[in-house]
Amino acid sequence: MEESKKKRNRYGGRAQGNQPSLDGSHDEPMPLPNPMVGFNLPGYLQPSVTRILPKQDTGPPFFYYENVAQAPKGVWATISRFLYDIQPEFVDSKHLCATARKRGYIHNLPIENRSPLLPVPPKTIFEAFPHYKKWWPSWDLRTQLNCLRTNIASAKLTERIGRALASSDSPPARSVQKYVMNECRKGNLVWIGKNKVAPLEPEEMEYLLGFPKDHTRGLGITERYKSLGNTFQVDTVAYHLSVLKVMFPNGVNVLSLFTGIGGGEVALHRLGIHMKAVVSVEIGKANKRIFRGWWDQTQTGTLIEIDDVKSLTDDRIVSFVSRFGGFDLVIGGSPCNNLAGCNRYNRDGLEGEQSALFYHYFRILNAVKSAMARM
DNA sequence: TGTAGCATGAAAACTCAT
DNA sequence: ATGAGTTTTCATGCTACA
Repeated sequence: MEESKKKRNRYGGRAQGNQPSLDGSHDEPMPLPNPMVGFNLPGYLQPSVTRILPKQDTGPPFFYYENVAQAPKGVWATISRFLYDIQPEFVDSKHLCATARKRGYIHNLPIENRSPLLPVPPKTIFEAFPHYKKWWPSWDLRTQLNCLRTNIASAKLTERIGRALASSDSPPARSVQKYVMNECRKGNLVWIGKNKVAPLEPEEMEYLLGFPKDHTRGLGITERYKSLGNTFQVDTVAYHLSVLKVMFPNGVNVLSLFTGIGGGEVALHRLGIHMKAVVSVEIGKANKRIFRGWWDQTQTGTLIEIDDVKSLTDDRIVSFVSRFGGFDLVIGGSPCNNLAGCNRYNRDGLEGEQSALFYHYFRILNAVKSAMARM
């Protein structure tokens, strides 16, 4: 990590620098792009970015890091500083599917010749779920859903909405419309009957996020929502990972940190990239059960499961590197709990209890790099 | 001991006007 | 540039209950 003191072109020289921070901190401004389309997207005639990474950062291994885009001020500047000053790629999944998911990705993958997963997913609510047209009021102008989260709206709230509409004219007064639309947007509610709204089903979330049907089936419904709220949007991640296919025709060895329900692995699988071995670190019992179930049904490679990033010591990393001949991809999104805007209580930034595990991602990635450098 | 229901704002970006 | 209003957000902690 000392080597990073060499002055580099921070953020690839494309930082659209805005106002300097006035609070005396050294935080670099890290404005989110608008539209949030990353370096390039399929079907978008955007100014396609070219970037040249310093040789020591190009790998092997390739790495891929993910977290929420709308983190507290300074967080992304810090993450970027630790991950070799590489500019984050901010992408909102609404440009690839019917639901928003604003995320930042830092990786050292090539960004040319990417290809999207096929079939291309529907981009609007009605294309994804045509049957919702029946009860959708004309004054609800949403065409896409907001971010799928770990909690859903309560039955009490949907009842309140129903009562407000039932005791209103048709169409309802502007004030009622405003109240209803506000709650519908907050809770990602859809119209399932006359004056009746409801949250999405877990199965619908699986579909929007690019997972196979019933991927999370077998858990309690609360656990399903939690796991789905925390995962990757598969089409978005697969678009970035697609460049690996021609580079590794015989398959890849993957170190998967914070695996969750296996969004990264599902993306690789749907791309047709064989996984020779996956070392998966995931602490949640429910997530592990889902991922192991999917792996056993779809994969032939070796799966090694580890409970906690803290127990993945540098010694064990050395031994895995020697056993598998190195890792081709280190992938993971570290916990967002203390970064996410929804958190009322402990949104205390990158040093928060869970989000500080980012530093283990950094430690483990560096241990892999140095072990592979000695191969 | 585990699961589900429920209540609990604020930070930061965005829009749009001046 | 500045500012007011609007929109969005990978959630946590408590309680009831099996």
